[in-house]
Amino acid sequence: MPDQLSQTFSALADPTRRAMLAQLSKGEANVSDLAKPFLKDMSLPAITKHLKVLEHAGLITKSRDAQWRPCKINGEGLKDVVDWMEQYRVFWEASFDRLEAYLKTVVAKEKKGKKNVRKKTK
Amino acid sequence: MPDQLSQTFSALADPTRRAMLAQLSKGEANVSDLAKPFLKDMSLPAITKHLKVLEHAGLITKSRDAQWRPCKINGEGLKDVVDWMEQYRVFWEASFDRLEAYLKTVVAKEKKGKKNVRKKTK
DNA sequence: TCCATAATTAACCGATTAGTTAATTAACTA
DNA sequence: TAGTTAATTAACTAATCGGTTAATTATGGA
Repeated sequence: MPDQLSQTFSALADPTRRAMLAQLSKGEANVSDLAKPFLKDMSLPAITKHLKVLEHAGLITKSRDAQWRPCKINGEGLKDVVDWMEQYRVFWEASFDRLEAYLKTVVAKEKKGKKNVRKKTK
Repeated sequence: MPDQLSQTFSALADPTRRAMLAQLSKGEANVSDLAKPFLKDMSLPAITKHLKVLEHAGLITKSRDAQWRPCKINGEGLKDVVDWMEQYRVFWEASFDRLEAYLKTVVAKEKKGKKNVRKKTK
């Protein structure tokens, strides 16, 4: 996988790595802090590897503080994704519209009581 | 990879599949239409597999028309991604800000140089 | 200096992925 | 009915991925 964007998407295609990002979204954390929620499920070297994937994808940066490695989230990698998404805005916004239309029918239903009258959702 | 979002990100982590989505963003297309740009690089069964990945990820839908299989883009899959991205908005917007700050320095330099005065574009 | 802690590296393994070729299914057409 | 086109399925392979255990590096403290 040569290109940067593929690496980024690939890094995000794993729930463990997304959970790590979620934790980092609340602030910097060392490797062992990040590891803590997962150590029942996997070893520390597995964590190291996941973090390396995130780092190479440009989604986090790692620095040094004595024997600790504080990690922080890196907006650049995420920006690459939203930039790519932008060209499909018309499609995912159409989905929002369908959701909106659906919610409208739900509200209509509630107003009518149990009559169950609804507009067609297109 | 059990969860839907992982499948979606994974499907997007391939340049061939992203190119197929790009083509589909310009309108419906059959499998052989979609295959055309790639047949120098890979076989038709490989295309079939890529499309199956996109379909299972909820990024496209396939229908039937005689022996053809018209495919179209499906906004739902993309919406899952933008929904997930939303929680990191503060981070990728910070990246936009850094870009903006950088552009400001470029503009400032130009002003100093050739008196190329311009308003910022946003 | 010796030990504990934080993290990484090395070597390995099974499952999945991305591709192949060959065969097959399904629909139209002469 | 026989042939052609569109697409999929089957069976296989090489490379990558996500994990393991054991060993190693690097830093701080008693």
